[in-house]
Amino acid sequence: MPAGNPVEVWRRSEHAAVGPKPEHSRDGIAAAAVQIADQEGMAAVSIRRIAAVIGSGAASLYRYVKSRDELVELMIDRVSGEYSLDASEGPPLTRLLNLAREGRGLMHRHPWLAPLLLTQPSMGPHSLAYLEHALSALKNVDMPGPVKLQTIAMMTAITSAFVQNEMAAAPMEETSDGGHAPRLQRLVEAVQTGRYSLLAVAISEAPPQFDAEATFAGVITNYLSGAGVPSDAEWEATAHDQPGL
Amino acid sequence: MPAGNPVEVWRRSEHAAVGPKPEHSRDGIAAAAVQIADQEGMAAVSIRRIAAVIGSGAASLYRYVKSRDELVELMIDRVSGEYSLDASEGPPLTRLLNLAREGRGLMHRHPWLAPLLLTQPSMGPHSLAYLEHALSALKNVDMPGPVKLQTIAMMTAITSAFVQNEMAAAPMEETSDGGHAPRLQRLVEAVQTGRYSLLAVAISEAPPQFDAEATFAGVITNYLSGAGVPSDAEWEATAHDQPGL
DNA sequence: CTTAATTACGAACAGTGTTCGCAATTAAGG
DNA sequence: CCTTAATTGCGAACACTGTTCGTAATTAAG
Repeated sequence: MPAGNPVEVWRRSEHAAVGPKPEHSRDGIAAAAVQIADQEGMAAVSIRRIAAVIGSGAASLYRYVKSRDELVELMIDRVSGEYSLDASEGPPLTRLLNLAREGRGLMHRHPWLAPLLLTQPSMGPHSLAYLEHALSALKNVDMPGPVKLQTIAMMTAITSAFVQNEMAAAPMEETSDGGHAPRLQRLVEAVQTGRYSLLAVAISEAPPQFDAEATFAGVITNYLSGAGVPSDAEWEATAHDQPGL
Repeated sequence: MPAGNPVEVWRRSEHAAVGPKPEHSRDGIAAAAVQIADQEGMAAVSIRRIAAVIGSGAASLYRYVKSRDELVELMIDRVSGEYSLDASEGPPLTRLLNLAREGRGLMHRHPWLAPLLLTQPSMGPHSLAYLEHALSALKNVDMPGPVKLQTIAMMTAITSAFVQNEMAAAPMEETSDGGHAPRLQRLVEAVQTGRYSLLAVAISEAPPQFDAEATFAGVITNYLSGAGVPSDAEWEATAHDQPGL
């Protein structure tokens, strides 16, 4: 790892004034990488693999990107472009909740995203546009700017955590390991030792019908309320500038 | 990646009846790995590096562990042993909050932990003991067992997300990349483009005094309440079996 | 004392990210 | 138009990585 912080990709211009025109583009490379990650998981995303997909030599990629981490940054920003950021009106909480819902969908569509969003910062144009949009939802809310940013960051973090929890409990037939049958087997064996008596009764009970979507909405709404975002009712009751203009 | 699910480490006994006694132990290996990760980050934890620390050949480690992933499982369970799970009494919410606080401390002490806890399941003895302890805090709470498990999992997930948010904003002098100065520089450059006007004002405001500990407690308390865990006041008001016996 | 299992490990294999040097290509300057 | 300087594409190589194999040494049981 020779290169510095991966966010520096965005500071270098995509290609110089003189010299031959590049045969590929950052976005094209990111697209190929995303495609591989979607189909075979993040572990399959190697430099040589991407090069093979776009039809070039491996070393050529380093003309577009200075390290693999920068490439990941590109991937994150590319799928962040899938948010539909229509300039909608409405109460802040509802707008943020909708944004979180979209985020959840995104992470389900690209299972590799959730873990990365928690580790990497990501400062690409699409990510910044997302931030800007989330801030616009909080426009007339009485909060210091940095607190707004912190709240938004925490919302996407909780979303990511929730999705990862979902995926850990899901069938996950083809995600590298052979299902989660071994996990269950390990559990019953552990329970049979006698320790973990409470665990024993907890897993013996039948799981109630579980509406993930509703639970998610509850978790997010709950967090936002606690963080100081007014409920829709509170919002409507307040005079907040020109609502219809 | 040849091996199956990493949780299978716990199903194999540590060593066989016949043959020479092993010169090392799983926990010793895990300890070495944790030491390396604490000092130089998770990326520095390689098989050969661990082998060098415990003074053995690289191939020897595969007598104790079938893959690197299993080794990570060992690492997680080892630091999970740092929880102090004293059989305390008290209202469920307070007990869970204290547990989450300890988790936060743990993740600060071992910066590599937070990301892993979100990805890996971890079913080692210490992890299970933690689960059992958390369940004991919810003993007299009216919730289906699986919902309790889900709530606990979500609590540690939120904790992990919170800590990772903390660390992303921290100085992080020595964590591989050279500080987060590039991130700031990238931000101001992006803001200067004119897009992101709301972002511009948000970061221009001075950050208010920020008590991370208090904020964390608020987030966790808020989540737990929303998930159905009674507040301390509600708990005291309820008749819940023998409180002093 | 033999037998069978188990350990430790050097060597090798396939794969990774990354660097180097060189030929080919292009835009600008005279 | 031709030179010059920059830039692109990329094969080859380097330093790693996780993992497997075969072999020699060690041990408990029969």
